[in-house]
Amino acid sequence: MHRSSIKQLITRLHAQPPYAHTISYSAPHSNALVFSNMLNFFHSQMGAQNDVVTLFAQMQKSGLWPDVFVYPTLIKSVGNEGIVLHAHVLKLGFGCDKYVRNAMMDMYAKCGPIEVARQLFDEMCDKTVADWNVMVSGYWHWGCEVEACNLFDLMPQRNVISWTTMITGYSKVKDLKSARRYFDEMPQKNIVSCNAMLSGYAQNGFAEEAMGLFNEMMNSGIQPNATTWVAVISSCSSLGDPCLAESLVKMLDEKHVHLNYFVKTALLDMHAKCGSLETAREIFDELGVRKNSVTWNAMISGYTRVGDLTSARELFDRVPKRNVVSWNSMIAGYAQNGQSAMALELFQEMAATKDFKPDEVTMVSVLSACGHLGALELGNWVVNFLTKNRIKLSISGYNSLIFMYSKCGSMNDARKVFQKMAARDVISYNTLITGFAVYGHGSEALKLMFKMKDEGIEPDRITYIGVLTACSHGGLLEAGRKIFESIENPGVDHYACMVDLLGRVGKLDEAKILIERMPMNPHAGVYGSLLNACRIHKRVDLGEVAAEKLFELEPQNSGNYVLLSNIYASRGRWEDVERVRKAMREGGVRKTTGWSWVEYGGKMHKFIVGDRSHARSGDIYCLLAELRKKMRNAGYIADKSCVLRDVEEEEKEEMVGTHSEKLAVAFALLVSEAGAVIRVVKNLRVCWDCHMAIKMISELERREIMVRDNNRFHCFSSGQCSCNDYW
DNA sequence: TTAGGGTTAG
Repeated sequence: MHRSSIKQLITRLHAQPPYAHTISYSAPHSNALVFSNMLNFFHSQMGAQNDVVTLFAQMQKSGLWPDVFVYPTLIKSVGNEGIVLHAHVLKLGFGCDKYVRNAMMDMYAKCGPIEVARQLFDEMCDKTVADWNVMVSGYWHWGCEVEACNLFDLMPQRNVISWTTMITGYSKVKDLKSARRYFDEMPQKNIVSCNAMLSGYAQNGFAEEAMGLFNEMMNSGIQPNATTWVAVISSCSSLGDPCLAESLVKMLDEKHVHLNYFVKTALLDMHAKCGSLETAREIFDELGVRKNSVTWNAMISGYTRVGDLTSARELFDRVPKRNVVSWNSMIAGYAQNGQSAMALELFQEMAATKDFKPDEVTMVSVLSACGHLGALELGNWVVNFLTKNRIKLSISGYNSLIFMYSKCGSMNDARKVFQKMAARDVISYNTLITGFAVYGHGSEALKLMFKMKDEGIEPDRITYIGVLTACSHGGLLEAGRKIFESIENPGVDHYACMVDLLGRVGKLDEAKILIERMPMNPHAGVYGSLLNACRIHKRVDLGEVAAEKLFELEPQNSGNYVLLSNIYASRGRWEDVERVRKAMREGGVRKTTGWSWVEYGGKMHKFIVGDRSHARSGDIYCLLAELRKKMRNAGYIADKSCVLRDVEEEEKEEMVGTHSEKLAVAFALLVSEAGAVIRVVKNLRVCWDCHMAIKMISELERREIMVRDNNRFHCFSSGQCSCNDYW
């Protein structure tokens, strides 16, 4: 089309809103081609959309209208504005140009609606391969697998791009087998198609397959480029193999590979995940001003992975442009390193900033933290937050909900979430099974395992640990035996569970034989189970054998000394008790302090024996005295096992706050003090006095109170404890 | 003209 005719068209457009505001045309006085080339340059080299738009505006100001070659670029860059452009294209008569037409269709295919793309596609009578490819790619983009496949099958001719589109399509839906099928079938491969397959593997956790393909590529003489290296390096990261990391670094060096920004970031992450945090930090520092949020985040999670929360936090506080991932990395860092309270605090800070919307990843960490704290009240608040903020959950999100409810003892809620899920994975089952196991619901756990098999989900290592634990806690000896025998290659943990099961039901000699026949070296868990069984059944001979092994395996674990000492005590062998205690003192082994917490008023209150740091400490001790008096009057006398401290005069401060609040907090302290006994004696019946006190409070309160000690969760309602067997 | 790139979670 000649320039003068374009001028005429545009002049006409002036009179027709809404186009009038877009175009201010005057006589051309500069070279349109120069601008066009610049536009193309900005778009293809820099990916700088804003610059394209600015330049476009500039062109208009200068009175230039871009020629036909610029249209594809423009349409890609301006997104929805492209619809206006589409109108221009048609009015200007460029609709028949095959490149413009293809780009236009691609715009609709990528930005939607896909139906418009299809309409354009169907209207074409001289379709090129590129048109077919754009359409197939568009269908994949919108998750229309069937349509994509049908169209691919109908293609009159295919090129390497058509095949590659299918490979990436299947990779995106995590169907790597189909992706590989297309990869193997394609008549010709190039570096891009290899990279598509390689990245598919890398992004879906098939690191070994990625490494395999990389070796094939190297043997077939295809030269890797930066994209290849990024995929290979990130596969190595997920394998966490330091030797592989070292050989990759060597290879990069030998081949004199230019390390671009992406390769460097991938290398940073690889070093952080393969144990060389110093090297990762060197790369991080070398990047200087070129660091972006991804590099910062990778470094932060590098530190949290090794538990160095101080360095992680120091970086987090310095990130110039935080994004959701920065917050998620730090919150997950706290949650995974036992700092649940800090994780929740940071989450609240994040929610308060309003600049960042917490996403599913954030909530997974937050729910995990609630679970670890046993904070049901807070957990329910989080569930509310999810609905209010319309945060959509995938399987892993629902799994963390199951985890939270299970850890908080709300097995009914955990089950409800599980039932509501449209799709479940092995972790969904494992989380619920483990929950049932902890609470001794053996048959429920077993039922779930059969259900998962029916649904075609294979039980894994964790499933069997869960089910065996459930049998152990539920006293299901025969069922446990059968399951153990059905495990193909039982691991050391499965043996530990079986020893625990046999030991708890009193079959100690059988447990001993099982240990002797183990094909691998037993770890501390195996002997620990045996020692615990010896404590339950007062077996000194076997207990000594187990303890001896444990002192070798974990000399600093005070629990083993205490258990052995208690076995002696149960038989009245006081000299041996003293001998063990002396060995403990001389070995510098210190008892770990007992602690517990309660959730009250949405806050977590943590208590250590003898600790006075709690803000309500004065009240607590006052109330403790009252309780003690009541208990004595009721005929319950606190003995040495249950430390009920005398209240000192100066602690009798004036009461502040409501009575119920004080009761709840006092209750916590009481359990805390019993907690020390629980941990040491491991026989909860000695805490009878505490139990009575707790019952009294919950009766008085006439409401549910939830408490967690180190290992278990208790729910008291009108004086009834949900874990009666526990006490 | 259409295909391939790094970080976070159970």
